[in-house]
Amino acid sequence: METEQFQQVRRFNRVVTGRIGVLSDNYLGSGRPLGEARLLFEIGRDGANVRDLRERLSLDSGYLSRLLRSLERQGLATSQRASGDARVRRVALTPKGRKEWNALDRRSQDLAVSLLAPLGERQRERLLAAMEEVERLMRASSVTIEPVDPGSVDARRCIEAYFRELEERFEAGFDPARSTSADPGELVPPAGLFIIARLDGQPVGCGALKVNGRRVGEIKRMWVAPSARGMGIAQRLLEALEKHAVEIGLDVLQLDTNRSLNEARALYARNGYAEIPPYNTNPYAHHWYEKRGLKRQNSPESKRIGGRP
Amino acid sequence: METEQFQQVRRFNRVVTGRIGVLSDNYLGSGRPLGEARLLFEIGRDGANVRDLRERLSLDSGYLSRLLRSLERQGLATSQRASGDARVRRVALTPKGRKEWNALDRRSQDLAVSLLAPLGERQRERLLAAMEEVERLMRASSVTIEPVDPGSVDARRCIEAYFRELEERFEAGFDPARSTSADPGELVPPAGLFIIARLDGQPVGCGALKVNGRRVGEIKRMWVAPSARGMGIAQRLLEALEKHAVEIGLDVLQLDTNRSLNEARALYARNGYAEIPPYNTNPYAHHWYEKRGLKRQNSPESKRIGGRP
DNA sequence: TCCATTACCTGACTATAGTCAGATAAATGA
DNA sequence: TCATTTATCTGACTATAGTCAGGTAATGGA
Repeated sequence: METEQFQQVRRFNRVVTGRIGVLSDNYLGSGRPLGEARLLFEIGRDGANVRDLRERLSLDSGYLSRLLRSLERQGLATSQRASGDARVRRVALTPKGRKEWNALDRRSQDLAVSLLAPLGERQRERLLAAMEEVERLMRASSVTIEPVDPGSVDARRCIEAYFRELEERFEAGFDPARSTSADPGELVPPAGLFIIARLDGQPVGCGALKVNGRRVGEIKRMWVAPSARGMGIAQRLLEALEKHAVEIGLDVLQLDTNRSLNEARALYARNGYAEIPPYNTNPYAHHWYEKRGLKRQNSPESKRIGGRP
Repeated sequence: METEQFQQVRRFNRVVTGRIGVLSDNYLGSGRPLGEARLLFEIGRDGANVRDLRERLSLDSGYLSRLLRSLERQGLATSQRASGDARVRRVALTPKGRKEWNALDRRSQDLAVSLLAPLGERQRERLLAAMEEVERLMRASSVTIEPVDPGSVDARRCIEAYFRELEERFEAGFDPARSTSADPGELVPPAGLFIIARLDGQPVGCGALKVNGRRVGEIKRMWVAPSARGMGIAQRLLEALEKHAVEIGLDVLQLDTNRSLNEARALYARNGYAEIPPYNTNPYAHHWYEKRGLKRQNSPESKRIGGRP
């Protein structure tokens, strides 16, 4: 990465926070302290549980409690025990509070208007397109990848979603029991690995590495949530698995895949996997791939290549 | 403008402030109160005048004074009378302060790194390009256009810059005295108009309207600072002048221009100006343009078109 | 059934940010 | 030269934001 690139990010940072900051101070500076305004806005039209508010705004519970009391004193919100769990409180806006909420919402709309209004049609379109791209890629860059226990809740949730999707996409449906298995025990370090990708804390993808021989590993369970596709997550999962494979001394990676998973096949082809004859009897597999010479290619010096555009 | 567009802006706002905000809290949350950190950073490697700091950070003078005192107590900065004007104080960082400054600078670098590092080469390039576009267009949208007295300091500065540029670009140089004049008196409402474009308070362009007959006006002094080109400012200046022309009842606009000003000619052509025979004897003019039927075209209902891409 | 946990609240703090009304000294313009 | 303006400082405030240590009641699992 070049210095020039960092400069660009910093310039962006400055301009954007300058422009959005000023206007969004205003958006929240509604004659009401920032904390209260944020809270009021976060409660929303439909109300919310105090617990969720605390997490979303990451506020100290005492502080939040006091803020809520203040809103209640001003007649903007009311709270009562949540049905189901009497420990949690549910807050809702009063009609007066809803009016304030609308005012805040309008302010945030005004920001958008004041940003777009001075521009011509063409510039406006370009700004919006660029904003969408920045937003998408910044979200992509906030995706984290980490190893987890394949038996953990998040991992199991990913695998279930993965199986459900296979069931849907394979012409003949999918029954995990008939597929070549990957026992959770095989996907635990140091031999194997199970990793998941998270976006804002939520799991949005997974991948696994299984060791099949002294120098041969197998890629399994590669999946990305439909909502998170096009962010280059599969590429990063694959890279992470390859990196681990190298670390534990593997030199060859194999995998099988179904003919209806086109993106997957494109991904593997892009990353140097070559099609080989069947190495197993997985009834759902139509294509088998192999990548040799991992160590050479994934040495620390080599630069990243590719990544979904 | 569509609701969908506002939604995009708001989504962008949320994601960007979420991601940059968190990291830039960190960037300034250097174990030091935000105000102090901002001030320390703003003083910069080379020091600054207290007056400028006050304006840049828009702080209350008492508050700033106290913050400075605090930095001095911590041995991070020193201040002395500015040479030249003994009222103003000049603040400079001590070696220790400079070290802190570097730490802050590094943090801001880290933000850039953490944003770019998870992305692949291709995504990184796209993010940077999109950031540049957003930055450029947000700057463009913060350009304001307002009428000023043509004799004001800012107006005169623009005109001087304009003349200097003509001098440079015309094959035969440029002498204001030989050109067809526009007396400042002619560029004052209600008859004429002189407008300037500002970016961050600084004048970056101008334009004028002169009334030549009961229904005929003339566009003069159209100029945009080289540093602010490609932001659609000329287009907006022209639109503002046309709008005023309509308001004061003009129906025809004329203008002349030199053959070396290609962007200008493209601008006029794009906006419905047609080349006509010479209507004056300006020795620097090679092309004469006219736009008829202003009232019809620039009615409040009609949408903006064009704008520099 | 009981005990750890969870969700929330209260009281007692502290730190940060910011405002406002003068006071002082240098510079500026008539 | 003298009144005004400018740049800064000081003292005396207030508001906001946030922390922390306990307390109470409901919940859930052993």
